[in-house]
Amino acid sequence: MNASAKPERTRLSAEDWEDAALKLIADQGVGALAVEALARQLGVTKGSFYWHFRTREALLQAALERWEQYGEREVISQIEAMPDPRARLPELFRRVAHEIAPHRVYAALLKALDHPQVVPVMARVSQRRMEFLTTIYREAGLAPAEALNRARLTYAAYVGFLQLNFTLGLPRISHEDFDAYVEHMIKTLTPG
Amino acid sequence: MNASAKPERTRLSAEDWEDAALKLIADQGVGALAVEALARQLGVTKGSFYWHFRTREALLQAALERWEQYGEREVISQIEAMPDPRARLPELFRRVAHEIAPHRVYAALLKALDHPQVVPVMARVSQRRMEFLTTIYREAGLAPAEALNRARLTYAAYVGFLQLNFTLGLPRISHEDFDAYVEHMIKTLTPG
DNA sequence: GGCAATCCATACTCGTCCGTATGGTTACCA
DNA sequence: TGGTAACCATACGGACGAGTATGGATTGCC
Repeated sequence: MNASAKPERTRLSAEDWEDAALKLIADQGVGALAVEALARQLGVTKGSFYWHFRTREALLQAALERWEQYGEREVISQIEAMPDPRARLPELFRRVAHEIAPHRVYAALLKALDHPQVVPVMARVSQRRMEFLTTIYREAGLAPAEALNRARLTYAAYVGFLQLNFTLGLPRISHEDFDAYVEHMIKTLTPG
Repeated sequence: MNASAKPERTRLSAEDWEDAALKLIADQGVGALAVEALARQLGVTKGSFYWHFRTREALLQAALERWEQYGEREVISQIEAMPDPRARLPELFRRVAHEIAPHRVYAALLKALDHPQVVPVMARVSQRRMEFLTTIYREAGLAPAEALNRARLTYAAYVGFLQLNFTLGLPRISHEDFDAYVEHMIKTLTPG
């Protein structure tokens, strides 16, 4: 009936466990990452898990590194390919606003910043993204110091939006109101 | 040597437990709220706890309600007392930016939005604050729809700042750079 | 077909934490 | 001053999840 009843009788690899872990993290958070729960979901038992990984901590580490490596990449390169620098910011905003799925893991990890293993990963990812934002703002005509601060502000708004929206579910907003909000955000944060 | 070695031989009340719970939540998050850990910290045992509360869940509920009731209140009323509406926004921004202590519980609860008990509390608190922000923006001259969207943007920036800063510790920023960031934020988000 | 490496199941141990049961101690009050 | 209610300690039961031990099943390969 549900997705957990897959009759996949193929054997599992470490990558399968990592993907399943990321899926579970996106759905229920890092705290819900338990090996027996994962095993049930994959249709096997703990015996399988402890062949592929030495410990639960090792799985989390591998899953985080996998996410850091294969996440994003596409958006940044596509935006950088746009010829007009001043058109990049609106495009980036609209794209991020409407493709929420890839951000679910990031939002989940945001709620696990007390966990020692996720902090360095999130620090690196956030740092890279903010540097990317800073570059775009500079190319849009802002002075270095201003570009940096605007990037901080923009990224903070992004992070806060993730928390308030599809974690808290607030503000309860309609689809067209949301589009208006995005346009307001573009108008307010884009220089010129 | 440390604060947990208080020789307070006075007996405890339910409010003492709630305060200690809030302190622990601010320090280590909702997940770290365990009754035996709290009891150790208060210099008693579980026997004391289960006299005051029926369950761990009840303590969390009481602590959350206590926080919702006694938190904030001061800032909002003080800002509302200012005569010039256009001066309220910068003052609010600077005040929030420099009084980080009261926001530690809010930041901790932000990371526990998967917990059923904290969601309604955070929804109410966030909703009230955003309505307050919307009012201020209206009084500062923005049209209703614009004021609402600007409030959303501002509050998202606030929430994101909490996460990125004293949870993730990013961006690693100096004191004067931080002041410049706050001023940039005021200039960007304040109408006129 | 047989052998070895890979993959998985079953059945445990162990530690942690919630909640209960019960008896002891301290404060208040007539 | 004696008694009752408020407060706390100790000891236990039970659930849950991580990790281990060990044997069974499956795959690739000669």
